[in-house]
Amino acid sequence: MPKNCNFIEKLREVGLRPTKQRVKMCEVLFNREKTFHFTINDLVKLLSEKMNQKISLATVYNTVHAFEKKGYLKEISIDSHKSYFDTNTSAHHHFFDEDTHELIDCDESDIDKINIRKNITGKKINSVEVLVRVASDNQTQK
Amino acid sequence: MPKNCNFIEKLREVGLRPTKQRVKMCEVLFNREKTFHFTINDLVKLLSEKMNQKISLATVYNTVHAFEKKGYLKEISIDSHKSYFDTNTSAHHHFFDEDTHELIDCDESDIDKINIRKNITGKKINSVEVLVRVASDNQTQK
DNA sequence: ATCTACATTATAATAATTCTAAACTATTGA
DNA sequence: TCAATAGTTTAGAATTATTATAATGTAGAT
Ligand SMILES: [Mn+2]
Ligand SMILES: [Mn+2]
Ligand SMILES: [Zn+2]
Ligand SMILES: [Zn+2]
Repeated sequence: MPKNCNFIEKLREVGLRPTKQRVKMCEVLFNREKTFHFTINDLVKLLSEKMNQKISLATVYNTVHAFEKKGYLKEISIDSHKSYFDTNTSAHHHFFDEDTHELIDCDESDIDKINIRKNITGKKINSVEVLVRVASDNQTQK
Repeated sequence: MPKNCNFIEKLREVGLRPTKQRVKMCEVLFNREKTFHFTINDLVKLLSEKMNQKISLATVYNTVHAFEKKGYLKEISIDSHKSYFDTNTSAHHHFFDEDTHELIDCDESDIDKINIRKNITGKKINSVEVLVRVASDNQTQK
């Protein structure tokens, strides 16, 4: 668990200026054991409440999209009404908990490799991702 | 290819009043050979241009959601910025063409049955769906 | 220390969706 | 048949998420 990692370096490497705001965002996003799934609002709340970093909403949007473009973050579509982001930028599968609206990553080993038999002329496959929707089991019990 | 199907009956059966607007929408949505994937805007445009049915946007939203609740339509999440709907309400897989933003259904036979090894305590699986993103092949050709 | 390009900010603008409340209509049953 | 009623459509306002604008601030270079 590396505390103040060298995010300044990391940002420089991809050509983003290591501003105070971006470094703080890196700490919130990447100083973690596990993949982090979040919405813009989650992130704003974390920054202001846990990190005491006042930051404008526009900057959070801009910076998240800058990180996305540079390959630090990936946008996930599970709900057409909200944007989720993911610190795991590889193509991977998810469980989505419909009760809590939480995303959980699947390990490679959790799902067999998907075999696509159909192919679409002139098109190549960019990614294959599975979404497993789960919900509480006890509501159907008598 | 049934022309003016009995949508009035169909609507009554699930407890929706067969108003002029709903019947027209049924014709647009369900009088088809194949699955139809659309956005609210697609639908409004079809209704006004092809069917000559002036209809308020609020009614299209309300009616699409009424249909969704009754199981006639299903909402699909491929893009967090837009809502797509599907006349195929079963859990099924899709190709998404990133060039044209078109959805294409997968047949059962196109993808092997997905085997999920992980299970989440207290949660049951509601659906397992695969999204295959495809894009034009020729841009990577030299 | 100064310069310059890039970033942040508050705020305004836009776009998608939902709400509101009035007008309308399909159904019921007197 | 025809009013009563419950549900529906509508225009327009409101809300929410997101993006644009333009002024101010700052990191990195010289
Ligand atoms: Mn986005
Ligand atoms: Mn919806
Ligand atoms: Zn993930
Ligand atoms: Zn479909």
